[in-house]
Amino acid sequence: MGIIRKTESVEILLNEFQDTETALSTVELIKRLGKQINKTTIYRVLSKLEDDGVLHSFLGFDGVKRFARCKTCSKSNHSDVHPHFQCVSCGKTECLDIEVNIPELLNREVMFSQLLIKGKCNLCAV
Amino acid sequence: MGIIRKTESVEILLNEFQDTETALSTVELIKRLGKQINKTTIYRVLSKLEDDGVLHSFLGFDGVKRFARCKTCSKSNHSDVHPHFQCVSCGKTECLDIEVNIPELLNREVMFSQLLIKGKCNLCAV
DNA sequence: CTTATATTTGCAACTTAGTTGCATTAACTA
DNA sequence: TAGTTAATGCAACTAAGTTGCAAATATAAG
Ligand SMILES: [Mn+2]
Ligand SMILES: [Mn+2]
Ligand SMILES: [Zn+2]
Ligand SMILES: [Zn+2]
Repeated sequence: MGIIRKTESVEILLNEFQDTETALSTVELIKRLGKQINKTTIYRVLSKLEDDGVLHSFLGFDGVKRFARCKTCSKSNHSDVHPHFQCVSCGKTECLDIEVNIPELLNREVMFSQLLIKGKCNLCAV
Repeated sequence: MGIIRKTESVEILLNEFQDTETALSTVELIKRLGKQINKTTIYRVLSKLEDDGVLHSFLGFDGVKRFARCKTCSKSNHSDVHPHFQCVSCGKTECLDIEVNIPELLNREVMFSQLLIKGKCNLCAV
């Protein structure tokens, strides 16, 4: 079930994802917006934005959910599948605009895959 | 800090990983062994076995930690990096003996990567 | 502009994976 | 066999995420 009304919470949250390919964790958003929006609402709005194809989500190495803007998705067509990169130094997590081809697996039906890369981002690498 | 003494808990847990490439979640192991071994001990022994290079771990799509036997690792050399497959029907999670090459990322230093594939396993596929 | 209705929100209480401190027990060594 | 130290069990805790419900608010009709 997606978003029906353009509330303040929705606008504040959408704003956080403007002009960035960076993924934001729920923990981060609650820390940042917890005084303006209740954490339950934050979880609910994020989940609705994901249903609508506005955001996509994945789990970081710490098991915490992260959200990032979708580029080419809609409510009916969620096709935003790409690797994610998490920096061990600054913690920044980014979407990567690259294709990774998954090899065929005999006897198995592949439905979805996620690649998570750990390392040092462009700012933190030596 | 790895394992120093061969206790009953260690043997029971090691036994669960015999003769299988299947990964077992902490939740599964606690459900299965919770009457013989305290859950705290289960977590602690698993972590030590990982330090020793006997097991390796990763997070499933549900965010729950899973462990599986290492093939070629030791305390000093943890080189067991491979994709994992999680079945949406039966929940079974397996290590995949395939190589996936990660493309170079300019300006970034790649330290580690994990590929998690969701689908239907050989038994559950049509 | 006012009202009716359905959606959204905040709050408190809850669930669950995982961790910690500490006293007790058990494995190994001498 | 006794002493040392690692390992265990227990209870209490942490933290991410969820749920039920009453109060608030966006939206559309009148
Ligand atoms: Mn992304
Ligand atoms: Mn594996
Ligand atoms: Zn960085
Ligand atoms: Zn299966």
